[in-house]
Amino acid sequence: MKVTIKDIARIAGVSTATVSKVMNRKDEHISQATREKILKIMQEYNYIPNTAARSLVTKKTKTIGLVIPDIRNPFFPELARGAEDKAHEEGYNIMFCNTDDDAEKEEKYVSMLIEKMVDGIIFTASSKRSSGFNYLKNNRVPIILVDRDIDLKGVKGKITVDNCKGAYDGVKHLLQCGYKKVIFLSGPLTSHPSIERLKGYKKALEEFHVPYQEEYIFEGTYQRGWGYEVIKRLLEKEIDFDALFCGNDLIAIEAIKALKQAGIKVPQEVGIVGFDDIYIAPLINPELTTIRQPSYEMGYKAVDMLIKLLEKKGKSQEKVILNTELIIRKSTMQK
Amino acid sequence: MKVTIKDIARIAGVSTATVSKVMNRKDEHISQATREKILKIMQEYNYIPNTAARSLVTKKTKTIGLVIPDIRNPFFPELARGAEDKAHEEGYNIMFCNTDDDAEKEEKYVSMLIEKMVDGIIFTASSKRSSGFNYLKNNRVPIILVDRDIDLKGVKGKITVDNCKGAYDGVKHLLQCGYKKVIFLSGPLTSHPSIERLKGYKKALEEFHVPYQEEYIFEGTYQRGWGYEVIKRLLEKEIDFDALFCGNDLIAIEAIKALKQAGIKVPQEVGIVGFDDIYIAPLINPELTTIRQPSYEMGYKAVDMLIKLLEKKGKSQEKVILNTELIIRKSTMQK
DNA sequence: ATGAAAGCGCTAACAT
DNA sequence: ATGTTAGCGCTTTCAT
Repeated sequence: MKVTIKDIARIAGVSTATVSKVMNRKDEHISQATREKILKIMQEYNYIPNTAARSLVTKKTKTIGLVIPDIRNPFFPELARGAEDKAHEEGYNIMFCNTDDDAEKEEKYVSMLIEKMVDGIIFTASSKRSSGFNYLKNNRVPIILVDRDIDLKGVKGKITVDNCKGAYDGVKHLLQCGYKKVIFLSGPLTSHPSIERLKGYKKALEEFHVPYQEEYIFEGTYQRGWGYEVIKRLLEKEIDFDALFCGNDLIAIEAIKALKQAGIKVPQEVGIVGFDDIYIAPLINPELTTIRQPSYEMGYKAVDMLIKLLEKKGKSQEKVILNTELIIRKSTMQK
Repeated sequence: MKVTIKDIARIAGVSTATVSKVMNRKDEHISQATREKILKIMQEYNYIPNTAARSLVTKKTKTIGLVIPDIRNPFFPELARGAEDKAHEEGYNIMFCNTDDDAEKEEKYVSMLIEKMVDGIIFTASSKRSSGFNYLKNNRVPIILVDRDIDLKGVKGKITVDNCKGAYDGVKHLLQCGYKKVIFLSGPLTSHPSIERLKGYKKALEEFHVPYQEEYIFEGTYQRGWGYEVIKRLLEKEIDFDALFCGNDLIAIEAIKALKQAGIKVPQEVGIVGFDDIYIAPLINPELTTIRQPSYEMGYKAVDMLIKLLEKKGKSQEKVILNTELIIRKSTMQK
């Protein structure tokens, strides 16, 4: 039989209110003797409070929703772990959902989470959304956006990275090395980070008086295989380039593979800069020069921000922009 | 204001019981007219049922706990995604926790999940546990073990892989290629899969009449960096070997890096077989020969098994052993 | 075909 | 310092 607060109260010879007070540490006015007695009995009977009952009255569940495109994209496990670590520190749990950047799934999952009464949501939203969400109409579940800086109802904070600066740093590095013809293997240009990176790319070009050429921009996906395929196509079409600035490290790694197969030397003939600095970046050959994103930190800070909001009842629309960092390794060289 | 079942009932001019029935599709005895009216009003007012209230009475939450060592280990995002996909198919959500294979954290997180009244738990348990869990005393939360085959109270099913056979296949392949001195760079030998793999390693050796040497077994961790370090040490000590069978692909990839730095050629001088077949395995140079584990499928099947158990109220202690597959690529060669 | 009412396990005024 | 009590929003028997 499941033991409830009533059982504990009965056994201890006190009221349920008293038990409730000691278990929630609202027990300044409870005598040490009763407190100890109750605690002891709770232990002894292995009492586990029923969260559903509690949530029903408090309207809090101590759980946070994490809505991301795909946990298999190596950027997100780091973020998820950061989020989970902070959540557990504060006594929260994390529920996670994969949307594949599909607006319909986003809609469905966010509403599922609201039904489950999560206290808040950490959301990496695709930018493709038609407009507002229906499910936000009657709801006040705070949302913290991570990675994507878009406008959405219910958003109470944003954690992003300066994608423009990151890209600028990467392309500038390429140009400083002496590479001249830099192709941008971008992620989907519907997503905010990619758009910002394109800006950074252009800015660096401008600064070095290199004319911007539309034909050097390739809009891709973060699907596996794209980086490899696009290089194959570039090579077939005999497009002339000597450097690649990539939308993420996976694209960069695939590009390196395709280039190697074609007998083209990295970094001697083509310099490559990735984005993210995933754990594998220093392990491949050549070690990948890339723009590091603080992905763990983004998850951690997002949860931190959310919980502060929840517990301080703050209403401020905070916006935090974290720094990227150029990590120079071996896929680029001074020419 | 939040709209509740009472509001809907009042507006529709029916009782809450009727509303409850139609929303739970227990409405065989409800007239089409009322059903439609209620549905329409629910829509119109954007009614979201309160799961806490529902769970309080039904004792079900439609959420599943996922307890894994570390989502950053590339084996787990696949598994997690498989689990999540199946869960969503069936209308469940997933709560996830990272234990770092620490028995204390496992204990804490599992009990948190039970408090939150998850309907069941998918658990990759470390083998280091003292014995039973306290929190299982008064609880009937079914647990499905994945990846690790150990004995634990409350376990209602297991999904594993034939690690012995997997290792056997890998080592046999190495031996067939003509490699003679195969070092096993194992994961922690406290964990069940590693123990099984050691068995498979020995079996293959025996079959090829290669004497087993304790000095060829290196027990490591799945922490980043270990594979690299251990090779450095091997090389310093001038230990003689011509093949590596690795506890996972990450170790293999790091080993390749260390070997390359020492000017040792893979696969010409040293043949390497990994384990898992993570997405990066075919992208590195040389492409990694490895033992594929159906990680996505393991997560998917675990949730499938759990939900079947939950909904059919079955009590069977099922055990499913999935197949591994030897994927031959370029880190091994016929000598 | 529909409704009345009890109760799930807990919290939070408010009393005492 | 402790207890009484009224819900929280829903489901579920049992009536009607």
